[in-house]
Amino acid sequence: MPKVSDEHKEQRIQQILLAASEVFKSKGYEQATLKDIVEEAGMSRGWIYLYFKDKTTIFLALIDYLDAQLEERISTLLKENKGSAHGVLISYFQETSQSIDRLEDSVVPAIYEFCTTGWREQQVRDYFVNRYIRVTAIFIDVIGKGVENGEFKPTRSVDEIVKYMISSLDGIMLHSLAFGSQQINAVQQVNLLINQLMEMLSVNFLKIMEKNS
Amino acid sequence: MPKVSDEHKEQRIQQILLAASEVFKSKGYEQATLKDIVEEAGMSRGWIYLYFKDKTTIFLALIDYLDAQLEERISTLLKENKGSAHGVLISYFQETSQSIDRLEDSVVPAIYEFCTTGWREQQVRDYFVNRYIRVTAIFIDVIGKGVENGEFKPTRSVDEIVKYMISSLDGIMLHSLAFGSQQINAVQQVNLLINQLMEMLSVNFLKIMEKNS
DNA sequence: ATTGAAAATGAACCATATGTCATTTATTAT
DNA sequence: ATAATAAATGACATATGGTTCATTTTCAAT
Repeated sequence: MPKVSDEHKEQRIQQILLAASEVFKSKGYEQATLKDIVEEAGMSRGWIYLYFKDKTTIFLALIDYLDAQLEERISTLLKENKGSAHGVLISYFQETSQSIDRLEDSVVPAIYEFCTTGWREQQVRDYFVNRYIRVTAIFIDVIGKGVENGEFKPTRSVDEIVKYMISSLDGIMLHSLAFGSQQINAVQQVNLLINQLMEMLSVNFLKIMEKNS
Repeated sequence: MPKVSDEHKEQRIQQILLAASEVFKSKGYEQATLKDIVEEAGMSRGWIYLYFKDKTTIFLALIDYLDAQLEERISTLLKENKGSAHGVLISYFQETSQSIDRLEDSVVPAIYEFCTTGWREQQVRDYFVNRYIRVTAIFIDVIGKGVENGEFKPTRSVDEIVKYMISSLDGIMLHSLAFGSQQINAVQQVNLLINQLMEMLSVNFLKIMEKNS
């Protein structure tokens, strides 16, 4: 006779992830302790071990959750833009550009921290390689759609373009964090990146205009 | 009657920095403790406090030292390339490209870690803003020389170009670290970045060829 | 050689996080 | 209502790092 339902258990996990998210936002990854998370959740010390083995496990679960949101967001954008890959990319970059100023209040810094502190552990490495493939796949898919419907005629492999795009974007975000978005002129940099990207994709604006009308 | 000379003191500091550098290379920033550094230096626990207040101070001194090396390297490259800014940039990127595979054995990961963990502290923030200005200045200077002698005719402000360049480069390095240089195809990405850069600088190859001959 | 002050030592203390586990609480089936 | 069992608690044991400081060592001036 189990005492609580699976649903209840699921809720508990959500509760932990929510608390963890808050703690990671305000303290970053390394500085955050299980103690903090437990306190934020308003529960007792040993309790959390019933659900999560350690901080790493909690964090990876949180990233999974956020990545699922990204995937969903892109799919929403695809609908909003009536299947225009160009529209999706522009919207996505617009949102990203705006989010840079609020970077400090998000979990993003903790993610960068996690990368830079955790890459020595095999478990983390494996997870991240997997994640990289998953995230690049999302954008490769979007651009692939754009190629199919004639919006883009890439001058190099889509894989290469996507990899370059997210490297640069992460670089800009990292610099925003370390040096301040004003200092590095983040918005300008993102615009520059979009230009470069569109150049490499050889956007067919005629096609896009006729699609919009 | 002071017991040892200033020179001796300077040597001590070098000794600590060397030990610290080794520790930061192998353990990264957060995982490194003053205990580790003291042990690596083969000295006793409390000793280090006579020279450095805390880990942060040691690390900043180490970065200063490395930055001075970069500055020197660029100045050497300028001589080697007989004042050709284009040559300097190509050489520099070549070296960077090669160093990416050895990233894990360098202090670079610790620096990224330091950025991502330390940006909340005002002291660190201030230091990094300063450092950013210093490092960008080095490249602005190089490209500026290239503009003066007709190698480059930039299509946008040199400041913007340099900022974009180092953001992207750091993004590529960060991704190399997190996902592996093979996985992200780092060399290809650096090449792509060089192309973008040369595009923005509108390189006058005729001028460069006649300078070389 | 002696002496005195700075340099270096390392034991000890403090603080803090992790993780375990015996105990208590809550819930559901009977 | 009661029993049985899972969930939750929180004290405690363990470990580890930072920091202090009384003591010892070293070196240069005398």
